[in-house]
Amino acid sequence: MPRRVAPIPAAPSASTAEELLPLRAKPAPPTSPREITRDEVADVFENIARLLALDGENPFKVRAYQNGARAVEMFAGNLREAVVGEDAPGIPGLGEALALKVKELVTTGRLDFYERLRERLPAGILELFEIPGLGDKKIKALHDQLKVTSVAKLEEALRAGVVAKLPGFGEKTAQNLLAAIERRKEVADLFRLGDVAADALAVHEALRGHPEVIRVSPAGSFLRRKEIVHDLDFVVSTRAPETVGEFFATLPTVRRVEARGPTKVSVRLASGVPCDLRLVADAEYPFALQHFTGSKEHNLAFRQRVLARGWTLNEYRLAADKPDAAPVPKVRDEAGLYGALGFAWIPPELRENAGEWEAAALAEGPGLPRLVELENLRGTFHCHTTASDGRDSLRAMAEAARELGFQYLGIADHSKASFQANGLDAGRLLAQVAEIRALNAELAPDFRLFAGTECDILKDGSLDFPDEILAQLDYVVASVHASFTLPEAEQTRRLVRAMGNPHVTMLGHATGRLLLTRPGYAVDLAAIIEAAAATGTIIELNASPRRLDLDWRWWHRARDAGVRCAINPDAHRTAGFQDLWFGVAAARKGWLRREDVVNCLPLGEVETALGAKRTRSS
DNA sequence: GCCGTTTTCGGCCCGACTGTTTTCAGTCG
Repeated sequence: MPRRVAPIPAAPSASTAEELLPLRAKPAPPTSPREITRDEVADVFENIARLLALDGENPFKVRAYQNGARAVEMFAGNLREAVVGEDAPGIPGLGEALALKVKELVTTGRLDFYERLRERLPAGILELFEIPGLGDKKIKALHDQLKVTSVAKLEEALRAGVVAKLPGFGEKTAQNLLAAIERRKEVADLFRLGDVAADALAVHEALRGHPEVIRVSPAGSFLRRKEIVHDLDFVVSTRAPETVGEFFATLPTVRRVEARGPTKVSVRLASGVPCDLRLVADAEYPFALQHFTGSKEHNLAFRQRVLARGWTLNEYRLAADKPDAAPVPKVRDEAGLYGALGFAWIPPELRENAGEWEAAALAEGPGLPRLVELENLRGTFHCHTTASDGRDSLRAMAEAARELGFQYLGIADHSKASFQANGLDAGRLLAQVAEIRALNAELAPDFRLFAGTECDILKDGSLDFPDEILAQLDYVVASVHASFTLPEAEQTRRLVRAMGNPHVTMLGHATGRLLLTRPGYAVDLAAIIEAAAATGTIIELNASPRRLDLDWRWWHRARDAGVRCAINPDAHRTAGFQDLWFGVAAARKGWLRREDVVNCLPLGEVETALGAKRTRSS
């Protein structure tokens, strides 16, 4: 049933990053000299593992370094405090040898053992691990037999046809590798929203603090919250463009300056992300911000409407273009610019020329939706604990969720078919349910844990637990974790069958995609949405910035079909809750409102939504 | 390299999938 869409106020509400980011910890201010980060230490261990494997080292030693990388990555405390000093507590999961290496990295910024290992092997060989389908054995074979030492050399060898002739390789393998190299080239200049958000915040924060900056905002695809961006854009208004440009070009996060002029400075950040700054006078600011926020398609449609009035618009001004044109109103901000043309201010997330113009027309339009905001979330589902592959205990997850102001948290650890994730069998699951019930007695009445599972959808669409077990849970997330390569019709039948089970409350990450890494499995999403609507199954919007699945492009349609959304962080540790920011961004981009998102419901109402499917089938 | 109601050696995550193979190796989750 179509629902009435409440128009949003003309003035910008929560549109800027910092207003939407109360959950996300502010990045630490750059210190000098910069302390090595957890992720960098983890990368060193990961690379050591790879180099040792290529060197033919004991595979269990290799794994020890891989485990060490994971342990460091997941470690919640301060690295330096954990390893430096007389009675340093150490890092859980790290033994003596690796703890010493962390200490060396933290105190000197380098690791002698690692440097020497790297000298022994060709510099480009590590990048070969980034090619899916290549592991240490194949890379070693390529290196030893074909002198392949880099991705470029591999491509040469593939095109020369010599790889397919190696023992253990073949025509099909060679084709797959070539395809993987091509795909890698395509995504070389692309970044996930999650990869640039911290940079964007830091740069925004720095610019805002500068005394010569009058107004500043991120722009471009980052402000529109595209799941993939090419670069970061900022627009600043100032009376001193040279001073601000110089300040920007010399920020600690800047690796190098690519171009430098009076109105534009282009840099490459240390993270590899290109970042542009536009400098304008304050009167030009709304035009520049609107122009550089895009999208191109949105702006093209805008220009056509401007031209129809006999006006002209560029990134500096709105002006009369014809002698008989109506006078141009004074524009002070974006709301004024949209208002001048008879439109409500359009949230950046919706600026994709996908119906926002029709909705925003003040005179006759249906009104823009009042988009869901982070503050509307009352809880979330699909979180993991140490019982499966999570890094924090049930209690720690519950307490962190309560800290964030949530009223409830759904626990959905993996089921047994996900063995690699230490999935729970029925016995362990029921023990966890008992643990949750006991903890709830302690947390009531203002907080509640819901006992669930992320139950594997098996190849034939049946579930990894029998109905008698599922019936004892508060809710069930059903997800695909294997058999990605089924033909589309079969994959679709599989998901539809799973959604037909009355215990399946919601469908997890609907396509299984990993952004910039792996396309989703072939599935007919229109049919999935139809089945979700017919069965009353909630569809998850997996908020992990690696997934953002179901994609925002489908949500408008799903909403109109009456499907409800659950914005889930798929959190594997307490810090994972922060990913909800990305989920809300994607939901907004998909035109979702508070009433479309099931985890905006307060405790006392959300239970009904979780139980709705069972109720109607009984 | 890590770990131990198996404590100083000997094991260490299992199964599906793919492609190369005629019975299995490598990769991935």
